[in-house]
Amino acid sequence: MIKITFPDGSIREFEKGTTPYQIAQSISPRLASDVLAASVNGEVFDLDRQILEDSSLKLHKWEDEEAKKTFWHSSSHLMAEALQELYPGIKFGIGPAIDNGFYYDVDLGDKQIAESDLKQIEDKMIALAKEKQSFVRQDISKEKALEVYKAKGDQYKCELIEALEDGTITFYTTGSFTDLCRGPHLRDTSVIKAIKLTSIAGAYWRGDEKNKMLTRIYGITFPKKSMLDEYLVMMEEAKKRDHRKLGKEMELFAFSSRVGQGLPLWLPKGAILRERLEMFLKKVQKKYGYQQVISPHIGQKELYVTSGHYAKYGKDSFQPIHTPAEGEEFLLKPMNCPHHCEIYKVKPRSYKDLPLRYAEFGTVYRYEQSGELHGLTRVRGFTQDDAHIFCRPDQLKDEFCKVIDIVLYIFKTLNFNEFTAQVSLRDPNNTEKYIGSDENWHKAESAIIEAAELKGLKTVVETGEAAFYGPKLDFMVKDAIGRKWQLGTIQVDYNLPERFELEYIGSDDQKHRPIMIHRAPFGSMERFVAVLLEHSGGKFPLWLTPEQCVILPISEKYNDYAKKVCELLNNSDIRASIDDRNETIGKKIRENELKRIPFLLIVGENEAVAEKVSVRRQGQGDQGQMTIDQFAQLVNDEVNELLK
RNA sequence: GCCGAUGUAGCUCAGUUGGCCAGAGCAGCUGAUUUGUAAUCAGCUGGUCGGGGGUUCGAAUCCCUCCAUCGGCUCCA
Repeated sequence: MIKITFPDGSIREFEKGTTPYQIAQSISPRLASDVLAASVNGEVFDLDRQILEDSSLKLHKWEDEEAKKTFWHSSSHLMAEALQELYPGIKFGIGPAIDNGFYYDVDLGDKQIAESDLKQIEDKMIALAKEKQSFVRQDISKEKALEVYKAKGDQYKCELIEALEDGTITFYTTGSFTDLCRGPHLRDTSVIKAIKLTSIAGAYWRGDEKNKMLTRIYGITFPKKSMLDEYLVMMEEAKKRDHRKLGKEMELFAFSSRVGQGLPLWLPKGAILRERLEMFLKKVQKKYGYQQVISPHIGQKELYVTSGHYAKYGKDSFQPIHTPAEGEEFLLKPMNCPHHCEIYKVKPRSYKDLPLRYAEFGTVYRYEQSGELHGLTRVRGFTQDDAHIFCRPDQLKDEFCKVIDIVLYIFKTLNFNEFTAQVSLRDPNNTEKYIGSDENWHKAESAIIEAAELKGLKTVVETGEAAFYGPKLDFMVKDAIGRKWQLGTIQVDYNLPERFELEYIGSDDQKHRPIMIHRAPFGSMERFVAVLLEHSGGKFPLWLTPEQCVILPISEKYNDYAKKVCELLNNSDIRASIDDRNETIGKKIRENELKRIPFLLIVGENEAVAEKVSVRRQGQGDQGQMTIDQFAQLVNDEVNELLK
């Protein structure tokens, strides 16, 4: 007999070799039919795999991440089986579960697969699922496994097996399809009721662009048809919040192929939005002791040779600008730090001067690969809310913590509740990708980790995600359809101070090297606006929105009064305009509501006589009449409250 | 950059077994109306069907190429 401990702490005894499925059945048949996977001592098991020792057990239903992952992983096998039947001779790469569904990478040889073929594959999958095929696990020796795939001529699986240790290799078979796989899997295919293959894409084998490109087919499945429908509706809704769509609709920004891809044009309303964000951050930074500086958009090539950026990115960047004079070469500024280093160097610095905090909304240009450009989130010309802090070693931790405070304050003010703080470290197996001594890297990495801990940040650590000159603390948020983007970033840098030979005179009268912190709480204005748009659905807070208030005269007879109201409000720093089109009041209300204007002021005979306005709040309808002063007060109070 | 897809008026979209002058709604303009809390009515304007080349008696529709966009991959100082 073995003892099984359940999540509630209760313990029951079962025969040795009992399966999670049998245990579920012993609790209730209903549970047994709902359960999809089980964690045994923390390891996810097939439901039919025998438990051989005293264990803790958690049964996973659909709601659990483990169940979904198992479900989707099994679905990828089901898709592979369908593909194998439809495209004989096909070779398989890997087919994992992902956050929302699964994919399988396949090599179709000289055949091709198009989006229009997906329906046929779905149908085949449904037919196979209905056959209630079991997932059968089988241990296999490395030698035997290699033999199987060599016979098939499947070099991908052979490569995977080569990397595995003998004795740990398992195959799973469903129907006619056998796959190298660690598992775990569903009991059988019959629980897969709803299937949608979502897209088809190229993906390099093992994620290396030197390798062959395989065909990746993405899909998602559910145990109920209604769940798939819900999911598809949700995705449609999310697409409505896409910043590219909203930005166009709300006339915030635009692109022109004549200007060039990845080079956004900010329209008047977008410019106001940006300006508001900049003022907001400038105000915060002033409080934290930052000084604004301004540097040019180009710099001599030598500047970037000194910084190390030229060696690292020179070939893959916008190429140098040549002048009529011989031998002059300038680069479009890809980052602001070298310029700020030169600002530091304009005069000798004392330990008493530090920390120095130089901030600049600096526009930079980077040659991103054409296929990577994406709305405002990935562009070739963008403005960083950059700053560089030059400090002494004893000030580092405190300075770093203060930057974290700024980032958290901004996120809080703008209601970004769902973000991940990511500690991005260098890849210890690939140190030649980075510059600087091991000692400095170690110091920088531990400084970040300590500061994050001190601030009680819950972090995830990603190795290999550091910048080439230093580790980072990155603040990641998701867009409307779940893609992750880096917004705020804070980086500790020992390297640039060395390369630029930055110095300060210490209290000991000796020269010392300052440490540099690079930081951009928004990341870039472009990306931040994009994410803000998707999070808010375009309904910006009152202090930020480009148009706070539109005055709607009931008829042209009241245009003059509307003008007077508008002037008074503008004088009170309220962004108001008049909709004096010759349209019915109903239509003007409708259209301005749809434009997400926070306040609509209706003025007609009653208001003109009483010197009042009728206030309508976005989404809340008629709020009654008040005087112009009362309204101005209301708006300004709310703006100040939000910015407190 | 790579794989796949898409590109028709300012916007959203219809129109392809190749064939009358390429359509609609919204927006815009003109006129009527002078409006009280989510769409007033009528008329008009607007497109070298992404650019270029080719096949054909004839191309928005078929082929090639370039550009841009979309979904991924790789990359992201």
